[in-house]
Amino acid sequence: MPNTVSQKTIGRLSLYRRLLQALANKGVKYIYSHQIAVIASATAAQVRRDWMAIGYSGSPTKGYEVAELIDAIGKFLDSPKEQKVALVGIGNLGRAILIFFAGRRPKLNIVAAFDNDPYKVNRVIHGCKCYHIDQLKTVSDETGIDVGIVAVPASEAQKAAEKMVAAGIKGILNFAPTPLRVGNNVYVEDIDMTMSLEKVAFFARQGNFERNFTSGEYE
Amino acid sequence: MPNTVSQKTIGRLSLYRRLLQALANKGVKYIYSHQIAVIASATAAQVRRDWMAIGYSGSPTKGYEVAELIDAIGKFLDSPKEQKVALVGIGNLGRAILIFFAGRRPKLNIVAAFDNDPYKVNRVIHGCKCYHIDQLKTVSDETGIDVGIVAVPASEAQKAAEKMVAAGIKGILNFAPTPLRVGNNVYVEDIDMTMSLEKVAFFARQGNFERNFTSGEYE
DNA sequence: TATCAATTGTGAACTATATAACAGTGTGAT
DNA sequence: ATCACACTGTTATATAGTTCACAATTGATA
Repeated sequence: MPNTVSQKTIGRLSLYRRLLQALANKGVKYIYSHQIAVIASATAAQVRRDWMAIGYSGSPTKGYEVAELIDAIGKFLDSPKEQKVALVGIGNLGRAILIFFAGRRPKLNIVAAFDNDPYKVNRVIHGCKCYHIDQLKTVSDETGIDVGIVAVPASEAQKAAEKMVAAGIKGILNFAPTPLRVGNNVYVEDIDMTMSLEKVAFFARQGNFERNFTSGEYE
Repeated sequence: MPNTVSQKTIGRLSLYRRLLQALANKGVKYIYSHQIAVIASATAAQVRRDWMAIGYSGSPTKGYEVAELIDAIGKFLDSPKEQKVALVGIGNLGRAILIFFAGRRPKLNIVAAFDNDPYKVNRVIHGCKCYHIDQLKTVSDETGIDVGIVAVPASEAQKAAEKMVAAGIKGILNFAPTPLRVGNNVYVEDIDMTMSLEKVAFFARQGNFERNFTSGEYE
């Protein structure tokens, strides 16, 4: 495994950055690990470990400098150049995703959407041009798309993923309720809402779960 | 921790069931652990371990009986009575969620939607009655809601969660891009699309990740 | 300047989860 | 009837991730 920073840490870094950005906007300059832990629902130790992973140090008396920290996370997480995203599937969910992500990250934008429904092709939805799925490779070659989002029904998902791989896409965010089988040079992250809801329903019946806001360290 | 079955296993059981149901519909009667492993992107050993967790046994020669297995998962995962779900936030994402879940699980349905926008209240959207958020406790007491879905902007999410907890909801599926702080008798599952997309974008740049379709056991 | 209090950075311990290894089992072929 | 095979069930081992615990650090205070 070439990269030494854990997958979970990568996810949390994204979260921390968002929370820190909100704090910075409120004028907060410094923050301690236990403070960010509270708002991120983590523990202070975990926060410090995550900073360690990206090699950022704070001061024992002042804590961490918020602006610098945001910057350090950006240097670690973000691509130096813009990364372009393609959405496949312009149904209800696809459109909601399109709107949700619009303008959320400056260097990570959905630049094109694809569907197999001819009625959706060649329109512009929420500022995003729509193409037929068969144009994926062409458009991708032209614009340099790195990441794909699958928002098609389960029955279409594998086909969509294969077209993405053929178009040279190296990372897929999969909303379809089925696993994708792709080569292991392509990273897939699944968002399986059905699974998540069933999990919630299950644990809602179980009672108690030791989720720690009261980080052991700070009572 | 009262329950002995791992959180990850619970999630996979939900997935297995869906995949098995699809197989059953195609007329498949028996299946081996390595077969389900392939379609679930897992390993055969993991599948057997997951079955073990719910105490279901197969035959060394015939494998697992699909219909029985679906049944066994249901007995373990599902509530004996219907579990009702409330959706809070009827924006783009909320509506997409409503449509997505409609009829997906027989005993797990979104029975009411809530928003603070007076224009959305008292309408019926996709077969689901809409109420003002302040009616959450009343409606919940009347109908017996167990699970909540948060689909509001980050700025509103904590408030929405607190109202859910006050209404006696014990499990929350959170789509808002911010952690929720609730007591530890309430289970929260986060679906953080921004985090997931950033993770994909990050790993898309990294190359190779040892994802195993080639389960070690079956070359 | 010396002491104090709060926090950091990090090795070590722990917990959760996944993989491997293999004895046990049931069926079909001989 | 016995054997060989392909699988299961489960224990043992390995890996990933989290928390603990404490020495080191630094600014504030007397």
